[in-house]
Order: sequence, then C-alpha cells, then structure tokens
Amino acid sequence: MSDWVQRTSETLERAGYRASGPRRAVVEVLGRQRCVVTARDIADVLREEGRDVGLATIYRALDVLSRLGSVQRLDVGEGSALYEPAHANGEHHHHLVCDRCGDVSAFEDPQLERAIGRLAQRVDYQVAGHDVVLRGACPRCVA
Amino acid sequence: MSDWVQRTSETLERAGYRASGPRRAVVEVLGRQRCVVTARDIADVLREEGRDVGLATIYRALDVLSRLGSVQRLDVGEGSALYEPAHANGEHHHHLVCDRCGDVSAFEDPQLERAIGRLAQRVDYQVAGHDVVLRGACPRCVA
DNA sequence: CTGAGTGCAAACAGTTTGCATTACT
DNA sequence: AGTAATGCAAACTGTTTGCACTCAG
Repeated sequence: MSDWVQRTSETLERAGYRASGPRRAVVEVLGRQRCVVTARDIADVLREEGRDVGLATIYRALDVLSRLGSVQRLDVGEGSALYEPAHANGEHHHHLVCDRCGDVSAFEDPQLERAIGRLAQRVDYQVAGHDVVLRGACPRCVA
Repeated sequence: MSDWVQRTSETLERAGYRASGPRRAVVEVLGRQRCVVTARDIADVLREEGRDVGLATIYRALDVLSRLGSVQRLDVGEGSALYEPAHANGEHHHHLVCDRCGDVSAFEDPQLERAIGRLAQRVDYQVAGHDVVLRGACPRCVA
C-alpha cells in the first residue's frame, strides 16, 4: 500500500470518518494514479476490478478528500473536474494541457514555486494554495 | 469606445464575421469589465440596459471571441466559466480566488511571468498560454 | 443498535444545439 | 437575395441531492 493511501486512511479515521469499503476502494485507486483522473475514470477502474462503486459515492469521497487536503482538484474546463492525490510534504507539480487532444501532463519547477512563494507574501489575500496551467500543443499533436 | 472594443470589432470583421447588434453588445459589455465575468453576468448587464440578448447568443459570441484570442476563458470550478477581455500587447494578469466567498481579484507579477517564460522553453509542449490561480482567503473573509 | 455511508434515480446548473425567424451585407 | 446570426426551447453533461437500505463501530 502506498504511503499516500496509508496517510490518507489515517487522516480519514482521525477526522472521524468510517472505514467503508467503497471509500477505501476510491482511495486505493487514487493512490495508484501518478497524475490526474476524473470521477468517471475512477468508476471505470473500479468496475474493471469488479468492485463497482456508484458515481455519487465517488463524488462524495472526492469531496471529503479534497476538503481534508488529501486530494487536489483541478479544473481545466474540458468537461469534468480532474483530481489527483495531494502529497503532504508540500511537494507538488503543475500541469501542461494540450489544447488539441486534451492530454494532461505534469511538471515541477522549483523556480516557479519560489516566484509564487514571494508573490504570496505581497498580495492581500491569505494564500493557501495555487495552480499553474500551461496550455499549448503536446509533442504528439505538434508532429 | 475602449481600445479593446475597437480592436476586437476589427478582428471580427477581418475574420469575416458580421457586425450584428447582439454580438456587438456583448463585446461592449466585455470592454467595460476590468476583470472576469460569467455569461450570465453579461446577460444581466444587457438586460438592465434594455438590450436583452439570449444566453445562447452570448455563449456563441464568447466562443468566437476566445477562438480569435480576444477573450480569455478561466475555469476556477465554481459553477460557471469566467471570461475577460484579452489584451493584445501580451499584457495580462492572473487571479486570486477566495475559497470562502468566491471573490476573484487580479494581480500582475513580472517575476512570475519570467519564471514561466523560462519554464516554457524547457518543457516538451509548445506552450501558447498559461493561467495562474492563487487560492486562499480574501481580506474581507480573513476579518 | 445507531447513524455514517451507499446506490439509485431524480433533480440541477451550466452549456450546447436544432430550427424557424431576423437582419447584415 | 442570400446567408450569418439570433432566440427559444429542448437536449446534454457533469455533478449534487433525497431517500430507503446497508453495514461499520
């Protein structure tokens, strides 16, 4: 079981949530993802594994998990919301979205993080998080 | 008439679109916005001015305008998509979104732009644009 | 045993689309 | 006159909600 699944289960328990089968299943699928997935993606994976979970349950689980800070939600405006496991150590990445095929991939950039960190101090909001999305053409679509 | 409205009208004409009243009205409302608005916001403003325009028409106009690069669309996942005039000179800003009240405000940061510029060269996508969203609590909600 | 959690289906909200009508060019 | 553009209403899509049932604690 991945670190994230472990920690997330503990977070849920500590917050007083019950360890139900369906929610656990959602957490496990999320734990195996390296990048973003939609609610439907999760449902599909679970169906293939023979442990069907209703979409409503998946949305409810994602809601709880993002509220607890264990998953990060991303909206790129192509229909459905994207979700990914959020890692506790502050380590996180951002996304490249292909305008043509909708493909999403990840990148990290410490320099960018630093610029955002400095910026966060300058503004009048109490900044809790941030998303950066670069849009353009993915290598496959360029070719 | 603002610069942006002027330039946008020309862009539309050059691209072969007709100068219809309803679309012109949408462009004018957009031209008066300093930051983001929803399709419904535009409809409301127009209704107040007594020049009702159907929502479908507004969506169609926004679609054309963003395809032409004259408006920038932003998805922050609070229901509806946000739109704002895109300025030709490359000058643009990013957004602070309040988690509690949904308020959206703008900021500019050349240092951040530079970091993104450098980054764009390093990745394997052909980067055409970017969005940065900082999330947190707005001054009013903090108090 | 009690209520959090679930699944289903119905309800919703934003957006898109088909089609008859209007109005630029 | 010809055709892009509009308005309306119906269709769609992703997400949320109400409710009876189930199961973890």
